[in-house]
Amino acid sequence: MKIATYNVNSVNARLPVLLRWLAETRPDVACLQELKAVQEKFPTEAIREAGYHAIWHGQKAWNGVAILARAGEPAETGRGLPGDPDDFHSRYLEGTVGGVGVGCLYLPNGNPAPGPKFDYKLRWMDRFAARAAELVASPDPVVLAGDYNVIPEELDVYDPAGWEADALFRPETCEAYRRLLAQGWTDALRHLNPGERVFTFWDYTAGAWRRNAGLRIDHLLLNPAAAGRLVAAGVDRHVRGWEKTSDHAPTWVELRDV
DNA sequence: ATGTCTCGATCCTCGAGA
Repeated sequence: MKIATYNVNSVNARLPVLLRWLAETRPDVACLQELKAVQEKFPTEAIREAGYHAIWHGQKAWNGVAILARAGEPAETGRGLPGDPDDFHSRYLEGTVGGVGVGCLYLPNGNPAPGPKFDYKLRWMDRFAARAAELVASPDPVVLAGDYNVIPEELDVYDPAGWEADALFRPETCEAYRRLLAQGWTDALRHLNPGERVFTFWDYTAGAWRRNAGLRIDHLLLNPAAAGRLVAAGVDRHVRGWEKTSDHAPTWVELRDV
């Protein structure tokens, strides 16, 4: 089973790119972030014609997450994270597909830091970690896939010194990510590419793509049951070079016998 | 290189967010 995550940066503005990528790579499951569409503006018909069933959680202008699956509609197991009744952002959706648990997340950016947005990010990470702790010991494979807005380590950013004050790379952010992994999660892309620079995001500005000034911020975390089945992980880097493309590239894992 | 992109409100341009 191939499971992908892709921050599309507006599902409607990016629809041609999304459909082209789905047709080309045929993931079994695709987690999408930054739909930037209200619930009723999700392109249900086009997704269906592309061969995918979907659940999604939209929001006006910002955020929004979806889980697409070829085999059938994901059985939803969660929408939003508990722990903050004032949090109305559409950033977390969870379901099962063919016996595999899939969490799709769009973790808050957190800039500018320090400040209320950074505080929200760290609180959100705590709430997410609480849910992850419930999932990690599942006997079934679980994959937590999404735009984490976390640069895990220096290797994952083209200019570590230039990013040290950024919410994506501040010590509190990196420590929260390490605590999450310490529950027993495997960062699939890093696990299969130790010591290598692998980027998933290149800013639109300053010729970042041309200069390969990238970040690795899109992650797929695997619980032990999933990690035992991991056979491949990669980034569909070429998609970042397409016309009218997202600033993120699709990132994926392949699990054996699922 | 205050650089690019999207959405939404208001108006046909700008601010917010990323």
